[in-house]
Amino acid sequence: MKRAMSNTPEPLPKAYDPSEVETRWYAHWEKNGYFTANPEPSLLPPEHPDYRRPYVIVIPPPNVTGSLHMGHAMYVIEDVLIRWHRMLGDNAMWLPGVDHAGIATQMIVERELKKNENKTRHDLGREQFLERVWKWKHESGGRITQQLRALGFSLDWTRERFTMEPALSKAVTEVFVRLWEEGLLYQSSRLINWCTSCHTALSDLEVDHEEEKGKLWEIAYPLEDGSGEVVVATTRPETLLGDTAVAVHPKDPRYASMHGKRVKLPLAPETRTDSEGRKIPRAIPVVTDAILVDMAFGSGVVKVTPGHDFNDFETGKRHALPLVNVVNLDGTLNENAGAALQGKKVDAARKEVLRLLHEQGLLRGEKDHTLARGRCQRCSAVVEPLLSTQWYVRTKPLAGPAITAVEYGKTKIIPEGWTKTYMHWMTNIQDWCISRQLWWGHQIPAWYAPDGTVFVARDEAAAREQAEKKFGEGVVLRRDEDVLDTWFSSALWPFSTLGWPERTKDMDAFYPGAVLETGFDILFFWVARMMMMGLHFTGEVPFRHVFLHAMVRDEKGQKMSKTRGNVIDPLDVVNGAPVERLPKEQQKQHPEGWRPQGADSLRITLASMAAQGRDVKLSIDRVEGYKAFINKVWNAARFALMRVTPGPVKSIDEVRADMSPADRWILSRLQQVAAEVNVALAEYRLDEATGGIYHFLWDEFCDWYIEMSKPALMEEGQSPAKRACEATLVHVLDTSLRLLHPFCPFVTEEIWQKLPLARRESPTVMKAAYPRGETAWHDEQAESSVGAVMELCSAVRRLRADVALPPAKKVPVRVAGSAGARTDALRFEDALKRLGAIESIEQHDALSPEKTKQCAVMVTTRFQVALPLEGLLDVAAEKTRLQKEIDKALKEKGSIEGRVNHEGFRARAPKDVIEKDEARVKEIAERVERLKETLSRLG
RNA sequence: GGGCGCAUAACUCAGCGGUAGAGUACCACCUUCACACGGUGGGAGUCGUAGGUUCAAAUCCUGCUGCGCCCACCA
Repeated sequence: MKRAMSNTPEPLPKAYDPSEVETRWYAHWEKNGYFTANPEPSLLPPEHPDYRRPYVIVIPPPNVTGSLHMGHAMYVIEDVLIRWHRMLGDNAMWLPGVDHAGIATQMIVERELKKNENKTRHDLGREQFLERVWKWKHESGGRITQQLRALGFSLDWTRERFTMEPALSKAVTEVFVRLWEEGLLYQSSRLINWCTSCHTALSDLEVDHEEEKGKLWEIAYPLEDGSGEVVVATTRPETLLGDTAVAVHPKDPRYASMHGKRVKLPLAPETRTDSEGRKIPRAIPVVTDAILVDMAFGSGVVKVTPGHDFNDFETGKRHALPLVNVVNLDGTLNENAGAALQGKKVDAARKEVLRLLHEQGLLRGEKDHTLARGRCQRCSAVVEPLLSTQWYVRTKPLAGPAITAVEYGKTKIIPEGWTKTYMHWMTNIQDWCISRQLWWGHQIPAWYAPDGTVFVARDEAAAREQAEKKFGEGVVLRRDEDVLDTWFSSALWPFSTLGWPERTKDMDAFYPGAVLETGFDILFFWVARMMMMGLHFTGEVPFRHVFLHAMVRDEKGQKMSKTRGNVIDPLDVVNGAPVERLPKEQQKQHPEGWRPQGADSLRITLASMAAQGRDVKLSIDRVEGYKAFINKVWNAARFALMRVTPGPVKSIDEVRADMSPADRWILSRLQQVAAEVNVALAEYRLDEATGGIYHFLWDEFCDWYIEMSKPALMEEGQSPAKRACEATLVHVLDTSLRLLHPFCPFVTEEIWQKLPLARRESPTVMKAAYPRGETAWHDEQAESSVGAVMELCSAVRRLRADVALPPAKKVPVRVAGSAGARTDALRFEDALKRLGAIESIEQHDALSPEKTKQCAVMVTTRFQVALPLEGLLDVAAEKTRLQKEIDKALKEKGSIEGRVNHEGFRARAPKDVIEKDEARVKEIAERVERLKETLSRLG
């Protein structure tokens, strides 16, 4: 047997093992500074030869609290874009960082404190508690960045930022002060969303509304003059003590006689005081209000509780009603509720109120009712509307430019459908409550004089200066204790991370960013606010594109959450996981646990599922499929490395004249795929990009090119054709690995480093040029030749399978068809024989009757193929098979003909469509003729 | 109450006006010298439903049904 001259020992193991490769390469890349961007080339004028176009992505900062979840694994989209642009030669910079995540982090540290020391943050005091948070941050904050490394993300770690670091805190202060000076910041006392568990105000966005089953109770309020009663309907009887009126519709005839009268408030204590401390009588007025009251709902009478309901708050203002607060900040009732209820939690108080009302015969009814109850996004506790003084950003003036920018396409949102949502929210934007009654966060830079006068300044000294101008020396200042909403600092992230407010080189070179890529769930929280702040403080949009990816869900489409127990840690997919670490559902399906899949497999899986619009339903089976693909690529390379003559190959240009049609075909296909991949990436169609590379490598390169090139590669000696084939093989691998690199950085680097390239332009595939597709290699003739080979080969294989020939049994075949097609196909006679287990190939211009005697026959577009079976042929089965072929072809012909013969079609369809259909009909007709001929000969 | 999205092969999804596709799963055969994480061949869908527009509809329009999401203060 001819042993190929491959004298290299096996250069690669038989199966790809990601774990060792991945850690090795990441460390190497990072150590060599391949992730680090230099601003200088982007500061040059664009016409300068050394100028490099900046391409910047600022990472959506994960929370310091967090460990990695699947949502973070979607950063792979950003890494693909960054690696692609880096290879295109752009000055690519991907900035990492983490967010202090006010409420979330504080909650975690408080929970730990409670668990370990049974203390609250108040036991420690603010200063000591914050020390604990920092300590916690230092201990566990690095974990997530390590996890990001494990996924291969090419982040510029030299630029890592944290929202609470001094430079970024300075930016926060600067923005706060400027907004204040511009009149875009104010304090106001109004109803706010109060989380009774986190003990802080929340913005509207941080309140989730969930439909819940509840009751609607009807309560009688006796008229003060004893002339009867009114019955109100309410879902919140416990706030009854906060009522300062009942309202009816002005046109409701049922209550016309009651206008201007007063009702006695049941259960009310002798003394209730309003928010100003004034005493409120037990009798409250009946007011008429067409806005609040819907005559058709309930009894048509509404109790008005300005202190605990947003609608009633507005109603109270319209009627100058006093405001009585009955709920404390901790969710218990206060003295206004009377001795019987004071100190009780809201839910307990509700039961008690109902009991008391029932006792007094005032409870008139109870109905089932669904209502939307606000709950804290972080802790799910019930949110109470409470009166409180908070800081607000005046958002309308900021929203204007953010709307215009998207309208004029300065920033484009992808998928486009989200633009409408963005516009709608921006247009109806409410002022933003930014103060939080927490400790962990940026403390508000505002100081109060003893009389309450507020001074906003960059630091205490500046505040003091202002204060002393007004109050003279020695005035005592007290700093506002509140901190800012986490999203306030996040809104500045695209420029605070680059050094703003200083004028830095990074700011000049790298702002604005190219694309902001994130989940659509934070479109309002974050994207919208970055748009507002970015435009306001830098005069430019913070990014040109917003690419919103779908949510990662489990394979059943459910949101991943701790309570559902279906959270998947990406590293469990990468490294494998024992069964006990898996979500419950997965435990049943994978009793042995998960096998390691490698970061590349997970990356390409997510990239190919990140198609726009839909949710990403991740299943481990899918990842397995891509792992097989990576292994396939690995083995294709392994084959090449074992078979190619040692030493660098020639460049494909040098050997072009000696190439076979197969070489020219695969190069033609390669350049086309490269071009398509670039288009797909530019359109954020990562699924199309991966699909193109996948099918090229597997279906064309591995299944056909490698097989067709084997005879040439096995040849003894050094023929020009063999050299051309080797050059092509290595070139295609080189180019495909580059194409694949942004998706699968590890395996591509590992293989690429071992390729005997004609020329190695870069020490790492990371920085090798990304293939764009060179049309010079387009070769239609070669594509058609190879098409003939494939067609003939498939025909033989199908024939063999149809007559159930043992795969190893070699047979002679007879082929008829045009001379050209036969020449094209037979040029690869060796490969053909091997792939079809063919003993010999006999050529004919046409198959005469005796040449198909005792043969199984297949008719294709270009060929007629006969397989002599001497006595083995099952005539009946063969007849059935041929008849089936004919029926199938006729069915197709019929459907096309039906269309073609329709007069309207001829009159109106485009010419090329008509021609194509007619050609197809003719082709099928010819095929059917030959099939029928063959069939009739069988008798 | 508004707005958006989705219903295509057993599963997960692509296609979005001109002959129904992929991956996985499935069936049969094959340990052939890159790869059994493999090869070859195969079966599998009246493209949710009812209408409309068009020469032509999975693709455009309308109604309906079923899911999902977002926004909104109905007691």
